[in-house]
Amino acid sequence: MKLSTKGRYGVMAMVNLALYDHEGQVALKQIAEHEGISESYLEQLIAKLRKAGLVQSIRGAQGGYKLAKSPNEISVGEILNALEGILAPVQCGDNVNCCHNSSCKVKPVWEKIHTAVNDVVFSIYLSDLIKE
Amino acid sequence: MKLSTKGRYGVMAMVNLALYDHEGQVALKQIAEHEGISESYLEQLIAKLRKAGLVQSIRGAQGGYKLAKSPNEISVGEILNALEGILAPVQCGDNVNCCHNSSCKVKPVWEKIHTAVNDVVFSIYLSDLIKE
DNA sequence: TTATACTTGACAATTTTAGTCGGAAATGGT
DNA sequence: ACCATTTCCGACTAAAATTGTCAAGTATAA
Repeated sequence: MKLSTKGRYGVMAMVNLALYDHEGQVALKQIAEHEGISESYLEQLIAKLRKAGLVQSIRGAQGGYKLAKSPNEISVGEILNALEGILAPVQCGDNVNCCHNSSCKVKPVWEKIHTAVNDVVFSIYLSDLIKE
Repeated sequence: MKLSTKGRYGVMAMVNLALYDHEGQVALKQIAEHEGISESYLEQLIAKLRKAGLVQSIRGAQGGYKLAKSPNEISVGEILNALEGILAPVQCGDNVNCCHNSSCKVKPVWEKIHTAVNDVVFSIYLSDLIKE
């Protein structure tokens, strides 16, 4: 039940972008330095965020990244989903052995956890995190 | 944010034990067969559950395992904690890089997730899962 | 005393994580 | 036109965690 650095770094980077949103685009190098993350690694992560439509890139010299939407339109849930995939603790039903004799008595537990996590992350927006 | 098989198998095994609680101890082999889990692997998991005081072992021929407490005294949270450790998505503060320039603006997010997950798992007891 | 079952510890294949690296393409400034 | 800067893309890799397997030993009931 741990979050990988993908999700953690991703949210950190997005908060960073939100903080400097008014200044136009920010170079990846800046973010990497600000947050103490490897630039090469962050590249992979931000590529996913771009494909998910959360950030916008400006190529070339003096280029960089900026939020694709307003901070109050980007939830932490979107960020985490883009980087970590579905946040369910167990994906029952695939080829995952989750119910034999216990005949899926446990499935509702995983669903409740999933719902609880989603309720939290999709109700927190970047704008909530950068205020004060 | 996935649960490993440790936690999943552990809860399944405990539900199994709860189902057959009235029949006295159940052999590990039975549980492994019922749930489709490797017996050798389950051995490791149930050892942790025993050390956490959740199951009780009866050695010798016709031996096996049984719940150490009543099903309504054992929560899913206890089981998961015994097998997966703390369920926090991020453990900020260690040597984990979680806040630099974003100066821990994200920390409350991880805490809320942790709280939400705990609220769920510590409010569900084995007795809830085996009824009906 | 023997079969059953728990206990321990070492080992190992596979997958995931957490990056690294090199180069190509785009763009603004000189 | 050139050059420094920066994004973009794909392949590669070391380390760690996961998910087991296996062998040998210990305890106990029948």
